[in-house]
Amino acid sequence: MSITIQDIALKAGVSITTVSRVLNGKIKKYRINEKTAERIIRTAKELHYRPNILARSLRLKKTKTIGLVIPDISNPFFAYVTKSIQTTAYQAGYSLVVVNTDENINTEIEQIELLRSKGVDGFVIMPVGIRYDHIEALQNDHGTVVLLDRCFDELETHSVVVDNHSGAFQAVTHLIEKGHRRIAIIQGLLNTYTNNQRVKGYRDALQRHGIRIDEHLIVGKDFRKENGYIEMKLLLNQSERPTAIFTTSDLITLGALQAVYEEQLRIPDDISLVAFDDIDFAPFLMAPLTAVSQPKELMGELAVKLLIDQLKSKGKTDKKRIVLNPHLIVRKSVLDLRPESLPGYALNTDTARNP
Amino acid sequence: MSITIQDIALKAGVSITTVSRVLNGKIKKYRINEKTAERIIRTAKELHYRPNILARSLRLKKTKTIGLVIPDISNPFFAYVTKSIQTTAYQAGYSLVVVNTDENINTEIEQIELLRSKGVDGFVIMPVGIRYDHIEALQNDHGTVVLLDRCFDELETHSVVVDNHSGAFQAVTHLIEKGHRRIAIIQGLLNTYTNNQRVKGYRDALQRHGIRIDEHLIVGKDFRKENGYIEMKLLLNQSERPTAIFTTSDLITLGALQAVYEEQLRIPDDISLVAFDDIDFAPFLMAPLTAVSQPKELMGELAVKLLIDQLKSKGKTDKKRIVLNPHLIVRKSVLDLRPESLPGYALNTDTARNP
DNA sequence: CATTTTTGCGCAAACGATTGAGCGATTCAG
DNA sequence: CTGAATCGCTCAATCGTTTGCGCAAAAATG
Repeated sequence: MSITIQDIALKAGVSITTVSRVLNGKIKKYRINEKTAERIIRTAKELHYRPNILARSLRLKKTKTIGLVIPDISNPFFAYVTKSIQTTAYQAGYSLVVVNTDENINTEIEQIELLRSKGVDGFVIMPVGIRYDHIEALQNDHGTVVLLDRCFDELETHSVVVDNHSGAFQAVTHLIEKGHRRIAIIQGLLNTYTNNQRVKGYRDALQRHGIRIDEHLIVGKDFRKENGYIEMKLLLNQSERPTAIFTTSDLITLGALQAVYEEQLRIPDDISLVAFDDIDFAPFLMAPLTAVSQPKELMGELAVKLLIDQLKSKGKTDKKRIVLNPHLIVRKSVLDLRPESLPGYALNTDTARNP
Repeated sequence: MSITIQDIALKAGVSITTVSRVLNGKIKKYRINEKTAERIIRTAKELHYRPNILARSLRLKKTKTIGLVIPDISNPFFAYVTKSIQTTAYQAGYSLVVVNTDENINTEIEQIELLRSKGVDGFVIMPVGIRYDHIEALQNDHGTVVLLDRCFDELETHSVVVDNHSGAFQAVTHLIEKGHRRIAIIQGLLNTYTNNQRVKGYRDALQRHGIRIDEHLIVGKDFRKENGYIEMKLLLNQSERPTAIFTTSDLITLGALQAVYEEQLRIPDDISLVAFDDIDFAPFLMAPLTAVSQPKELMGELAVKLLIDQLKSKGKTDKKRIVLNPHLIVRKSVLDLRPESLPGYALNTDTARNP
């Protein structure tokens, strides 16, 4: 049986009240005799006392625990964010209950319900994004929430996001500046904040440069690897193949790469690629990957800090949306199609070069 | 204020005892009138009752929670394992409190202490590995533990590991078969189970082929990226550079790759590489990576199942060690140095080829 | 010496759930 | 119609903490 405050009280010859007070450092506040305090602390150590956090949490109505809702821990982007969340939370004295939703809205709803039952003090949620009523309900019931990576325009919550529009805009603009005109986008989960913004960034970049938007070049339906693979396969087998592809997440990129190499094509010679999400191995890929990098660690850290601020101020603070800037890292996965970059081919402009 | 069993009792005009029983499905066992039961269930729904798991756990002395101790969630290998653990646990009705130790033994000790305070029912631990007294103590205090990925020969625990020796042996044997003789290993954290086994696999493979072991070719000290980078830098600048490197974890590989390309060298032409841990992007690297693949998902799943079995049988089962087999995936990061593979260079054997 | 102040500590309620024991009311047997 | 069995439910203790209130003894004050 584990040691309780009671055991200490007995052994030290005081009441459990006094023990509790001493162990909580309320010695001055409750004017406990120094010697008594010392004796209690000693006995606690002797017995290897370990407070029962369940009991404490029940009494105090707080658990010093944050519920973290993630779509997919195995995705490197989320893994990094998670690590930074874990670290920041731990430093602030909070621990983490982690749940995985697999981008499934029903799982998300269930899991949030579970976390509420567990009495977590607050939530950091990277929502699936296609519905938000459960999150709204959570907030209305005094749940303290910070949305991360994805948020809802219709819903006022604390949130930390990246300027996806800007990231996509930068990526596509880069392609255009390198002379690409037929640019496809493999998008992620439809009707989500992140995806909408990225697609909009794509559209706006094209429009800005007066390029007609071809709806057949906007493909894809979720953030999984398989989506990247299938859509890339189809794109590569189109009669008029695009010269460049913009993939909107790291797993999509992974699937897309598989398709490209299966088709015996080379990046960037046969097809150019820009990805959203910079991955560790990006510089070492066959074609070092030009990618939009997000401040992963910062995102996690900010989310936790925002949550804890809120927890301390009892949720009375105004809902803030923090928008961070992604930036494009140019490597070598984009072919330069401009005439001036092709010595001896001064008039060759729009078509993909055959190596 | 959140709804309690009390509120339901009041509204339904019964005692909290009855409510509890109905809500726990003990209707028959305690002979509760069908209509009463129905009324209670209805009221519970109306009020959106959500059980307070803290209170329940306090009373029942179990939390339906597993503590997961990981060295580094952002490491893809651990991320995959974590995901599979999370999924398996959730299916079995358990949730996960996740802590990260950053490969720091003191953090590990602290965090395990915290998890004990939180009353988790069991532990899945991927220990740092340089000490095990705290884990032994945990077990002796009736803590239910499964060690994962790394274990201790001196300590009898349930554990799920990979045959690291075999993996390393396969990797190094492959190098030898391709004609390599000067093979270096960049090892991970010293005096840990995983590392010892991998280094031993390396040594045994060399010995088996009658190759003298050069202690200067056994370098490195931990599993981080920086270690891979630094050691690779040094190896590449040795007067008599090795022809092949065996990196013993994915982050080491990442750092090593950085060093190689910084030195303007190419894999496999200038240096060959075999890695422990297969990563998603391995096939798409400049030199598609020959690597030892571990059954990540299986490891996580087995660990949880083993833990839950134990939980059910109240820890009376014999301590099992499950050893899984890794396998080598041959890609293109190893140069074939054998004479017959070098048409026109029949006598060129041991030295690195200059491209 | 009588009163007030200070010191040092304990009582008991609360947090929300579970559960063995018990207790009236109804039903049944004889 | 009486005693036993069954039904349907409640009482109250318990899990381990925290904390407002209060109380006795010691010390300080006049």
